[in-house]
Amino acid sequence: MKEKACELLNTAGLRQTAPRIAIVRAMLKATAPLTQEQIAEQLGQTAPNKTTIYRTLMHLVEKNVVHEAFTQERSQYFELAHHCGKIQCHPHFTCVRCSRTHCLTGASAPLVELPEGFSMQRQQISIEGICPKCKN
Amino acid sequence: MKEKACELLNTAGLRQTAPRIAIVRAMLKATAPLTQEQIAEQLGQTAPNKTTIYRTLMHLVEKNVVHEAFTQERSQYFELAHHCGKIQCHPHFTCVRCSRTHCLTGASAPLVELPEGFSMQRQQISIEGICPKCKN
DNA sequence: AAACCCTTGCAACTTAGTTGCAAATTGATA
DNA sequence: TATCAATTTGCAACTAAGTTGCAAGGGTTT
Repeated sequence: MKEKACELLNTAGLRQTAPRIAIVRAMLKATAPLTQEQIAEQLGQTAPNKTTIYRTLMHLVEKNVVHEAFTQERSQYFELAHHCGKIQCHPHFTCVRCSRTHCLTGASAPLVELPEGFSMQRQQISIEGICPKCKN
Repeated sequence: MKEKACELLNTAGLRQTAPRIAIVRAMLKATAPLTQEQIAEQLGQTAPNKTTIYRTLMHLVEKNVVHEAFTQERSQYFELAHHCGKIQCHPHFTCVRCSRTHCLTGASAPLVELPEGFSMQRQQISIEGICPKCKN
């Protein structure tokens, strides 16, 4: 059996090239959504060019392998979609002190009841506050 | 009684200057969060310089008169905070077709139950889907 | 009226994302 | 396996939106 990263690329119908495998691996390793730059950092020396990261992400989003988790301070955060419900993923918690983001995979939230005529494709919850580490 | 805009600036302890009053008026008139640029557009010829809009918003955010509703496509959207709960405002709905945003002031949502050790300062819900106008 | 502080606008800068284009790589085919 | 077409990559240049520095302007207080 091929490794997970290849598998994901495969099901998305994308060629398995070195840069793409690296990018997907980085996202698999992550415990919270990443920005394009964070992906690059994570990969260090061997990171593909930022254009490649950008375009790979766009492809993966298009194929629903990845989705944009949220946007903050003018940068977009991406995460793999494989553990998410079609409409709603888990809530994201960002600490206002250390500004680290946590995926609240345990917490569940009901979908908002929309007014007549609206239909929902996606619901996202973002929470700001103080994380346990920064408590005191 | 002074007009609402002046009143808001006053309670925030900010001088009532022409640019500021214009900005707050624009936000009072709005039915959905606005970007800095949208505020400028709204005010047309008489709009203050974008730096002024920026700094006025920062002041207002600091004083909790305005808050950032969400960030999308690298631009920030602001709205007056005067009808919002301290922690949670109404959910925001953005149509994927016309990309207009609606404030779902009617819809209410419970606060997410956080894991032990986390404390919440703010919760925001953003929804994507099709609005009634774009339905067909 | 003088001194002070706040506010404004301009211009320059930053950041993160995005696009155009030519070179390199891949996979399919002969 | 050599060749070819199509896809993918990297570089460099560009864009959009926000942000900062600085000097000029205006109001408030003494």
